[in-house]
Amino acid sequence: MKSTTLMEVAQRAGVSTATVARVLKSNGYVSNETKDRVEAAIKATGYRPNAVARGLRQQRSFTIGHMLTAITVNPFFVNVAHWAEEEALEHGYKTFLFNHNGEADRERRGIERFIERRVDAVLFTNAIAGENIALLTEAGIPALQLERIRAVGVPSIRVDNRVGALQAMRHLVELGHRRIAFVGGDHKLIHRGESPYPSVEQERLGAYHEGLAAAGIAADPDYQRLGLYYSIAEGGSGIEGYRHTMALLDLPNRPTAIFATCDILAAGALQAIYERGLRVPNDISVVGFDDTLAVNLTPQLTTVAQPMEELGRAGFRTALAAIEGGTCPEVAPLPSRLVLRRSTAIATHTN
Amino acid sequence: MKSTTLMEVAQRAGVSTATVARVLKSNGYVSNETKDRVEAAIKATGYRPNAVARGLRQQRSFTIGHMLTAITVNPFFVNVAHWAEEEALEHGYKTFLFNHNGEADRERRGIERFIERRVDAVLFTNAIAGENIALLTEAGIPALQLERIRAVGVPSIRVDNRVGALQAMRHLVELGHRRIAFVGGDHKLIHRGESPYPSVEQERLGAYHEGLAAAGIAADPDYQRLGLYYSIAEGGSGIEGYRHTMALLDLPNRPTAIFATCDILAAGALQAIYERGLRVPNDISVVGFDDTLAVNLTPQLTTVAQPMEELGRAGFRTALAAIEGGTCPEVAPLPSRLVLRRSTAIATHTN
DNA sequence: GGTCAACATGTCATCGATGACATGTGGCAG
DNA sequence: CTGCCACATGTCATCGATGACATGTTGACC
Repeated sequence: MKSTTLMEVAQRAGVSTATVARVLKSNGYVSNETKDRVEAAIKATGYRPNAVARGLRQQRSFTIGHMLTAITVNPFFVNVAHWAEEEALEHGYKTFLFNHNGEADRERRGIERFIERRVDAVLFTNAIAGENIALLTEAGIPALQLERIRAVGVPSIRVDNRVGALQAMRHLVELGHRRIAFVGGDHKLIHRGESPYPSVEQERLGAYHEGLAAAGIAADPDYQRLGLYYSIAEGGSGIEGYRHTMALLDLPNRPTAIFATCDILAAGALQAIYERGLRVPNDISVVGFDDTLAVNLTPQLTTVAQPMEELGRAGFRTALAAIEGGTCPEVAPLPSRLVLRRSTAIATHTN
Repeated sequence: MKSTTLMEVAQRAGVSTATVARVLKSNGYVSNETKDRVEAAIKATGYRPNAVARGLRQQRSFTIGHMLTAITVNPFFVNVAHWAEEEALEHGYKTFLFNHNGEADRERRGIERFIERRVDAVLFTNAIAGENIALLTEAGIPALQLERIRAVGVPSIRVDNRVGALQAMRHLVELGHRRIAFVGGDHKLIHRGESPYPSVEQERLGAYHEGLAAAGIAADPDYQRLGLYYSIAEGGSGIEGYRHTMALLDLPNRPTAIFATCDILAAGALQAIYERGLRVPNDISVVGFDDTLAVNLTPQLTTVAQPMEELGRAGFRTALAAIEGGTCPEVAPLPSRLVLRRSTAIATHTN
């Protein structure tokens, strides 16, 4: 049952293993005649190089680790992971995924597994604890953070949340909305530690305020609802967005538009609005974030798309550069952008 | 940069590598004194065993491959893969994913990569070509098919689609529905090859007809819409379900309930119904399948849940049994079951 | 006091690929 | 005719863990 080895191919072709290696790598001198014989032997035996042995010898596993959260809940992570994997494949690499579900302890165990398997680098889409990442640095394994802002002392590839969020705000304002609510992640709730850089949550909230200010609209604290995006323990539905929206709809002066900074939150918002017998976008406009669930919701969601493919691809490419070059090159933030669909319309009514 | 080796730990503790190995495996005789010394050395160096070297030596990589499709489109696959991975972790294994996107050529390349990396087994959630899978058999790597019915000569863990689908039909009938439409996958379109076993599509369609018959309802061919679940090329939205539903709503005698055999199709159905100004479940009831998007749709979808966690877990366990035992044990089909939410109601109107 | 078993630890070949190095040929320039 | 280089192929240590096997030390029992 054991698969063919280089040695067996060599014996069958009547040459040494070195010669077979030369043929496989097509470097060094090999006569056409032996080359043909070796290739015939390879074909006949169905030989496939053993990546495990190669990894041991070359001290390089051609494998990277990818840490993420909530893979069963938030398609954002699946997409980023998928595109990083695609890029990895094109470079002869494979990816190991690890889902830490937001638990620091699981993250540590995942990193330990990565180290044991001698991954050449680790991508983090949503890193938790700096001390966990230190394990990697000690082992000399480059780490890279995606999407999230440099929060735990690791180089990162950021997404520019501001551009897209500002486009969304401008879009709503142009449609005549002035009572615009914000439903998003709570910086304090989501990040314990301090960081010199603004979090994704702060960036999105900041753009909301910037958008209001640019339109000369005073911010109403009642319209600003912060919390979790979703609770993995609760199955990860948009229940948070549902609750926030219910509260917003109960306001004496309810908003005419809701900017939810996650499609999952927006999904909950749509459910609340539907239950109240209101229609989107006729009665109330909704904008989401991420462009994950958007096309499958009713109505299809106008949302700020994150560059998931580019994030994943650039993530792997940068990790590879770190593996080969020793240092992690800087990458400019990738822009987010508004995608128009069917959940926004002109603000016609007053209440 | 290089991480600590067994040898280094041994030198630091002043013992041989064999002794360190004994301490790590806690088998064989080791005096308490040396054991303490070795453990101290392990701690001091932060030693972590090299799984690549172990894999080479033991002729076992403690890695399995998981082939699937449409990972960015259909959360079903993500869930199955996630739970298989969870189970794998608990047994010291890691999973490599490969997304073949429905292309036989990609599937072959993926399998080649798996073989090169010497995975100990391969799980298929949606296998395509038998000749690809033969590559594994030749290499002596056990293969196992999940969800799909034994279609390509590999042992499989099936889902009993019939139970859940019958529950759904009974549920609709009990609510007074008699004009029940079916929107689902087309067996002929999805499977080219022949198989002695009914496909998932045939099973679901069969249960639909069985449900109708049990209620004494004559099947109306206009109510039966078959096609693809989604097109990956088109971004994978529920557009197919949308189109089918539009056609159903255009019928002179439109159905009062729709049974869509995929939540993605159901999502498209909800969009179509909404656009026509009808309400779910008041005007028309919808039942989905899979329980993937269900909680995030508006209204939350009554759907036939697939046992994704159990499928993934049982999948890995069975693969492990095949790895260790040489043969793949039979596993009884896992039941699907109806989950009641908010998209079904009593059939009140006549048109 | 000799024998045997339990205890304690060390040596070394092995897994398969790789690449530095060694060896060996032929031809052409000087 | 010598020297050198392009060409062609082979040998072998190495990567790190593992486990079969060898060696060596007690202590207890007959």
